Amino acid sequence: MQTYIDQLNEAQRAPVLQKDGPMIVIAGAGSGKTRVLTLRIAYLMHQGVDAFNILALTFTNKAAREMKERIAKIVGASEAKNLWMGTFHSVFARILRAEADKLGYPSNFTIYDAQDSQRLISQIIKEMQLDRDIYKPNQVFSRISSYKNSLITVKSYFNNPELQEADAMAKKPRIGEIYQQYVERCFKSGAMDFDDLLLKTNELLVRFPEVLLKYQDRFRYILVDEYQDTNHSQYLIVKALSDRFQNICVVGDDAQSIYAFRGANINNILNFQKDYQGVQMYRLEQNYRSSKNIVEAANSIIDKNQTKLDKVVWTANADGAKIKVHRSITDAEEGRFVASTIFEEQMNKQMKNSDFAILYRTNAQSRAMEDALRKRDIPYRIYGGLSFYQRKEIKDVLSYLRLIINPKDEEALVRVINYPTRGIGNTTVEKLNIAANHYKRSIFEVMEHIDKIDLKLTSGAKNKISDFVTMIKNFQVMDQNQDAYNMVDYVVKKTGLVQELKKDGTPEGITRLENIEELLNGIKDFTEGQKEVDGARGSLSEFLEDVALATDLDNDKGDDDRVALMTIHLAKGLEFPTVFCVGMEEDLFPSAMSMNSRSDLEEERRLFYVALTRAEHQAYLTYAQSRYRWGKLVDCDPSRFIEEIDAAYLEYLTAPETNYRYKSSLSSDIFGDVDKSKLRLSKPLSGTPPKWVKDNEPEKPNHDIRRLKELSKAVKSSGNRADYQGLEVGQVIMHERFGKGKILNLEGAGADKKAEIQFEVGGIKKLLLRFAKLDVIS
DNA sequence: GGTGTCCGCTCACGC
DNA sequence: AGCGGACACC
Repeated sequence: MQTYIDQLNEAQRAPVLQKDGPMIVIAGAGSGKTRVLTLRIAYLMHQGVDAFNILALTFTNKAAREMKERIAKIVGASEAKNLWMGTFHSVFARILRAEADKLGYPSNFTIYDAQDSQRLISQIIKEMQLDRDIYKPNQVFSRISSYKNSLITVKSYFNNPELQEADAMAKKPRIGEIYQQYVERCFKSGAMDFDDLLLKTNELLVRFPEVLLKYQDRFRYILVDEYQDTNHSQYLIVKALSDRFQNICVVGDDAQSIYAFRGANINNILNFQKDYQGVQMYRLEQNYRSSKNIVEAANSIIDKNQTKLDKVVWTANADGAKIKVHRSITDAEEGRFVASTIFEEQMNKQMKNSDFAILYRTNAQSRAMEDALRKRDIPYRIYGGLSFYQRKEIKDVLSYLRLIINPKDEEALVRVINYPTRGIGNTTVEKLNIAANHYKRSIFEVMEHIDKIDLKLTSGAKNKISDFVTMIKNFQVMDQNQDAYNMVDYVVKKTGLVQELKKDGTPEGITRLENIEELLNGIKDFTEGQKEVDGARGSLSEFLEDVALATDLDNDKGDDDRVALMTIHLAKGLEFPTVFCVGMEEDLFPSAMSMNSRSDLEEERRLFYVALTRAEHQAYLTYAQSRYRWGKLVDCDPSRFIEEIDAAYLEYLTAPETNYRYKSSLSSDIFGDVDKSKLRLSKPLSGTPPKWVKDNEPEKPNHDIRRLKELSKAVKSSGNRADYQGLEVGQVIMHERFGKGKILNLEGAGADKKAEIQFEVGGIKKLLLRFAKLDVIS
């Protein structure tokens, strides 16, 4: 144990050694936060804390699994096994299953994914005969989701005139009714959506004090990772559970708070010290991951944000290469650049595919990258996006499985009742639905008793219905003693799913068949794995629980050598030797929707900070001048975030300011002739670590950083920065990178206005003024 | 009741 | 560009 502790730096050691009481660890990017969490848990156990009394909430199941493995190596596998570790959603789903009866739910409740929720909301909107253009299902869904995350139940919604007024003002006065319907239908289906897992946990803890007491007593030591991304609902759960013993340790980085859109509240971390008495605050500021260049470039970005905690991330690592910036004409060309760079780097530096990550703002951007990688035969893996489990054929299989476990699950039922077609069409389902509502039973229950109810169905239809019921019931019997693999293997054949795809014969059909095979392989792995777990037998319901809350990342074994493609959000917590941040364009990143408010823009900036700090040795920022969006070719401007990085840390592979038509005349001579050292604003920070400040003492200003800030401010907003529309021929200007020059000519208008400038060094260049940062000297 | 075709929407990030 | 839903036709 001691050897592990000795390996920590001073800042890391302190939170590991403090056993009791509330504490917050502000952990900069790459500062060894996981190590601290891991060792803190191991050390708690070493000091005699029972593993059963420790709860650790992580951001992904994968993170939990890895942490558990590392702890197992220190304290032994048999002890580590008893730790409660996982995401909020998976941990509390488990607790909710145990306590479900108290809330009137079956313990085998289904977990609806976003797709299920949206389909249901869509259905409700249709039934209420509302205009789908006004009540857009996904908008309504996100509204309902945000209510739930703020613990606004249907009841409190209707008690709150302000909320109702807000929705009425947005021309959606009937949101409340949809919300009510939605909640009732979920309940009737024995289903919880993702937000319910947190909302219902809160309900459980508030309504049943003895349950709260039980879990408070059980979880005497609570640790929360990525605390900056908790929402109100999660905040309250943590608060309630830790209230009795106050042994709460939260870890996070306000600079990496990027989940506001799903209700994350950055104030949870900013205000933690006010929530508990005698909070100890620790800061991890030494970055072990990235080169100095990357760390300092990242600092220069996050510096632009107003809302943040005091923190100075520094590194003792080598300077490393500059961040390379590349412009291309189209998104396809951007893809080609990335693919060929990966190819070359592999050749030159003996790098593996898995040393590279391509990060983007939106999933839709993956296509151009995929195409280019495929042409170069570079193996890659896409994370997220339309995940494997969301594909149609997989959801079909899963829906059968869900129906076996929970026959009340109506989203599953409606999906598979007539697929493959078995003569139970819309009309029949409609009749069943009406009867179900009338008798206040589930559709499946009505189907079970179809002989005793007169629904004016033909005898043929009745037979088909009872055949279907019999089939599902047979599956249920089989599920009592078969493992998930045998079940699914049987189900896909018996239901006719496989035959359906086989007879299809199209390439798509074959792919779908392969996907089902892939699913079966996955289930095989799962059941084998589960059989080694205490008290598990690899059953269907265990498998479904796993699937419902799995992320794409969780299933990555990381054993194959592929380039990783993912959104920046998914990349949080990961690191790669080389990172490509693609699509660095206005309206894309920062997203067009973020430009209306400072706080949204600051979140985008944090996102960019996250992206850049994933890189260990080399980062690339690439952008295209045009790209396909919504099937249309649109023009793009470079992202403001590129300019926000201190130019000292950048290396332009292509001339940024020029229109590409001039590329041929400029690209070759533009770099060699500029003395960059003269243009630097200030030398980069030395490797001296800033002083570590203890406890709650206010951070002393760091002089180096402050000087740098002031300097850069002085130069950048020197008061001479002319609005480029006001420039005149003959003026002498200073350009950030090219130095002093004289305006020879002006042409174009508005955003396309260009200046021809004679530079003292580097000759005549034509610059697009929109991009060129010019300070007027005289 | 099943099947084919056209239309219109969406691409913000995810447990 | 690609998908799901609506509608028309078999």
